Amino acid sequence: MANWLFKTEPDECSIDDFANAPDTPIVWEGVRNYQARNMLRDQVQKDDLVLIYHSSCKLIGVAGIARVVRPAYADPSQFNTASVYFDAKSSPDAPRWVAVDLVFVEKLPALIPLDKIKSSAKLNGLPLVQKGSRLSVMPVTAAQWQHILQLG
DNA sequence: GCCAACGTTGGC
DNA sequence: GCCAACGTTGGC
Repeated sequence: MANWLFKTEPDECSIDDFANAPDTPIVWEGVRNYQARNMLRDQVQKDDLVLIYHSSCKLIGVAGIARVVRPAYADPSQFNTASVYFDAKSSPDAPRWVAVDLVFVEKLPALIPLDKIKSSAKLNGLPLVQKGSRLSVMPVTAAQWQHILQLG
């Protein structure tokens, strides 16, 4: 079992969307980066735990935890012409992108801000804080996981 | 809204 | 397969 950090813009999908529907799986769709996709497709497994990270917003940081309930399958949004994630170059025969399903685990009592994560020497190796890294799906080691949550 | 950094595309 | 141009990400 592995741990992950997924980025999301809270305007699109926030930890509150999870918290408001604790029994409903949320389709994690719209990953359109090959490196992130490869991890989603090849490594993310059922029951893995995921830090939900809010980006491009006022309060940037880790907001809560979710759990994988369904591993990678063809992302339906790539075939949906009405979706912003529609990809004309993908076909049902050879889907290019994958989605996973997540369910709510918890909302952190207080969001763990990015600057705290940045200033923790023990988290230097986290792709999130590495210069130029734009991965929206990244692995988190057990030690990093603990350190992040300890900041809260 | 700026912009640095990275990713993708497409002509050659 | 190089690389310039363009697009995207995401913190600030």
